[in-house]
Amino acid sequence: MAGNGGNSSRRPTIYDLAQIAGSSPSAVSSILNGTWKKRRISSRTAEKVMKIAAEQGYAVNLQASMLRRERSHIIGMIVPKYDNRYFGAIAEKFEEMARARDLFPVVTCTQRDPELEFEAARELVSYQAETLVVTGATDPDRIAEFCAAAGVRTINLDLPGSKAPSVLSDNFGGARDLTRLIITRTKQDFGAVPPLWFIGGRSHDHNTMERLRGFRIAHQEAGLTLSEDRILMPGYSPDNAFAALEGREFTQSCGIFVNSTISMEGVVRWLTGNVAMDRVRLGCFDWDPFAALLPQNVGMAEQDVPAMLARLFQIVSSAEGNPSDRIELPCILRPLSPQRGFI
Amino acid sequence: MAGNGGNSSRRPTIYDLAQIAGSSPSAVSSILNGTWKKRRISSRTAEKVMKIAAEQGYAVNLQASMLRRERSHIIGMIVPKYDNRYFGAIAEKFEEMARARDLFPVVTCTQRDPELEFEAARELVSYQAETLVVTGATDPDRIAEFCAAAGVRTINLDLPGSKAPSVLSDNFGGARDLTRLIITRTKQDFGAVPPLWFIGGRSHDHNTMERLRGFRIAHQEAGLTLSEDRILMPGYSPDNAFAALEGREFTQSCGIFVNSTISMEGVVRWLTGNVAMDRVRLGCFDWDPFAALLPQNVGMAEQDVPAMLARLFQIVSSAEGNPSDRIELPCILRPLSPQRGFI
DNA sequence: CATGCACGCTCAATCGATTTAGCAACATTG
DNA sequence: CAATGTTGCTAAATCGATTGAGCGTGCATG
Repeated sequence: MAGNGGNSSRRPTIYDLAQIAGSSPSAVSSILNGTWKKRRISSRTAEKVMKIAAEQGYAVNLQASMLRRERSHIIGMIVPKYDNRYFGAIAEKFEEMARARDLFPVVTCTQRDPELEFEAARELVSYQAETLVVTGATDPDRIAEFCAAAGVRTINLDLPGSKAPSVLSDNFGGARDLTRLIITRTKQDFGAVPPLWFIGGRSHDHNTMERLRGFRIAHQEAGLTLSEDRILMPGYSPDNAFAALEGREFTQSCGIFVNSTISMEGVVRWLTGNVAMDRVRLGCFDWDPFAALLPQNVGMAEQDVPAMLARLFQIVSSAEGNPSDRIELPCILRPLSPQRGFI
Repeated sequence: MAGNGGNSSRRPTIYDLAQIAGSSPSAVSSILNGTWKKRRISSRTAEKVMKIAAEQGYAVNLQASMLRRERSHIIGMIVPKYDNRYFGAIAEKFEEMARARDLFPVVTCTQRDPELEFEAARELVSYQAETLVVTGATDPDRIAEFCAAAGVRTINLDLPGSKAPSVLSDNFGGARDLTRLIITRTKQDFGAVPPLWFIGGRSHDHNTMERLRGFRIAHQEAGLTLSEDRILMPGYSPDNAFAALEGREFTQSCGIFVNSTISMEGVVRWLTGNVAMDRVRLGCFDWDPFAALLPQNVGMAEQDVPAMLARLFQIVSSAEGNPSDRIELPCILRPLSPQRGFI
């Protein structure tokens, strides 16, 4: 039966509780924040106050508490989107691990908009976040610089920057392995292997460039010359991938490297209406359980989110992370067999 | 070139800026929060202070600001998971719409854990959130009661409660329509239609009950007797759905109503190893673009997230929402054709 | 009986920004 | 020249919780 007993609708403060308990605000404060034994408050008083606090529906005002204390325990994260499993897993795991360390996670989604990324970072700094994790940001260095001036630590995740330590996937290795797999399967199923298509991502994006590098190397290894006009980097949205494919002809059997599940949506939508499906083999960077069931999908490169966040929190906990640190973690290649049965 | 010019590493405050500018903290405060014209500060002073603030990398301390002001502009949301498109879309749209209304959204993910749901709510109240949106909570009324005592408005989303206005889908109608579709397609493809399976969700969960009601009605309409042992409600995780199916035999052609995409993952994983796939037709509550490509999938009931959030923010903006309000919005039925080609 | 100490508490300053009240200087008006 | 108004600012209280310093009481000890 929580309730403030019919008096004002304002939230009760320690002063209200002190008055009701016939005690002092400082006693009430220490009782409610657990330091009362250290301050030699009797358990009789403590119990009385805690009972009253519960009756009044008291909840500490963290605004006031944090203003006075030196630490906020807030750890912020900006994340581009929640529309795929990769970022969903990052956000979820981040919150879980932050809580496990008695930190208060605040995650905010910035829609891949550079301005919003910066504004959100500024907001989190104003909120007294002690650490800011910058995930997949367009311009992480701008944010790192601003945060450094404000005395807030930043760590880059997914996309690296040069002004704060970065934790990311081995995009090169993951893409190379995935490309190898696509080539092998295409050869296996069709005999001949024309150069693969590369679809999705942005040409100034570090991860896209690294994946493209892995893609090239795997072509070289296989003795294939890749054709530059099959490299399409229109951004990450399904619509962009779809649009980039409009008007193209897939006349022969071929393999496609899809750079993110979100681009995959557009690719599949386009292919659905345009190509004989049995003449295509796909591989996709990032993991999605349903995308894995597409029979044309020969494999996915899953980024190791738990490992990435484990490293991230190692940096958070440790004294220092060097701005030049760049930690790359291997991807998990998930080959998919055509016999998986759900066709 | 933000930076505090080599002096202490502490964040600069309005007092620091005032000292540098040879002005007073109150002038600095009003200049930085935009009320300076009203307070008749000269533009000469204002420009000087703003220049210094930029140089020093000043960012307002919202903890202090909000403590003093009456309003925090924070709107909190708790959400169970980020592992599916439905909740991902909710979180994303919520943040977008909150920002458009000059509110500061704080979303936190509670893993379908009732204790965590309550703790997160308590934390958001302590953060002085003015409104709390309780999404898909196990026990929304407990949270609503606590928040009411603390003077914080709550609105339920997705799962209804009795102590705060609720915005949700017409789960009954959506499930009825989806069941009709599954029955039709099963009949069309196989001739005979045995009672459908119902898989996923929790038996005490309002939405699951409503969907089951729609499921029953559609059976009645079609003159089918449904069999209770085909109703499996082991929760929402893929593993639970998988486990619930273990040991069962799907001897004849059949249709399956899957209660959420997340359960769908488990169902599909199980079916993949166990049943002749061409003897199954599925329908799934909630939308997922890749799940939509499964050839056995005859349709999905998409919840209308933009409409739900539009209604939600209507309540947020309006003076009052009645605790007994329960707004149900129609789902969008997305029938899928077997000719969609991606087989 | 004076001294010391443990106990159980209270006082008051403090965190950083906001805001009401008001002051000093100057200009304008009657 | 006095009264009044305008301009451009400052002083100080305030939001709610925290915390170092300190106070009064009771009991044990020498």
